[in-house]
Amino acid sequence: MGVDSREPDYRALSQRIKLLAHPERLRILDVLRRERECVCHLEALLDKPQPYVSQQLRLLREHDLIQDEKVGNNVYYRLIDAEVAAWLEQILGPITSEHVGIARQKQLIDCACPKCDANEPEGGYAPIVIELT
Amino acid sequence: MGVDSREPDYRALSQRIKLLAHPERLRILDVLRRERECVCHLEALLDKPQPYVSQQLRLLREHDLIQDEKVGNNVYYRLIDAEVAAWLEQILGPITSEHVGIARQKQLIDCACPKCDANEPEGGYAPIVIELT
DNA sequence: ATACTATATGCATATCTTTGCATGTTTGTG
DNA sequence: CACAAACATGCAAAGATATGCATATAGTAT
Repeated sequence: MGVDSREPDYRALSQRIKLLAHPERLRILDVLRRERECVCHLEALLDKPQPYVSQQLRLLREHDLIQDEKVGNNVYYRLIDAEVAAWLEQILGPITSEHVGIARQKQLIDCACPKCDANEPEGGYAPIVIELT
Repeated sequence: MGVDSREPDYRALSQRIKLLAHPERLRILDVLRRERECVCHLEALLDKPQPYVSQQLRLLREHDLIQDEKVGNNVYYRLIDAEVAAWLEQILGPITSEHVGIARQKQLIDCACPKCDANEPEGGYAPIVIELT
């Protein structure tokens, strides 16, 4: 049943690759493969206007690379695509343990989001775990 | 010396990723990571006009992903970028041993290039060997 | 030389992507 | 309810990329 296609679907693959072929999106994905982040943090990280960031997130979300999660007034995103996670691991290297969250990296001192408040769960959020293909 | 940049160069990487983010170029690279092929074969494989194929090859060549090699009237291309070879391995999977060259795949019966003639060296051309990063 | 074959190049047009910005929606708060 | 904060959406202008096609070049053979 189905086509005996041992040929890769170059069209579909190249469509997905295009999502990484953009400096800001690649950067966003590099962050979101490590831990979930809210839009306000990504906005600070990229140093771009908020609608700009939301648009890139929309694109990634509409292609099911990332998933949103509303927490009160904030929205957290995380990577959910295992294949893309594996691509990122090859392209950007493995996730280092010395990684420091955006809030500490960029000194978001006056950020009121739960992650910057004491609202963050003890020991931080559960790490993102994706089975690599 | 130099910047202590543990940050990946997202701009440069995304530029390189763009080269794969195109169905015909991805297909070309998938062939050229296996064995060297002449333009006439790639033209037959993609079923696109020759200038179209040459233009994609030029782009890949100008970014040093592939290298040309003139043999008489024909030009052979092969993949020479190890990092991209590793990406392709992750994205398209490992190179299978059941691979059949384009000439046999597409029945290029009237192709006069050396590879289709008996001019091909005994046992075929040496396989392309690239050290994966 | 002449003509032929394989491939490359240049350029115009069409098409998709990116980016900026105004406005909309949702949730929380007084 | 009114208002503020965080984020999403829609749309248009600018920019980049893709494609088609005419023509150029470089080897080969006659």
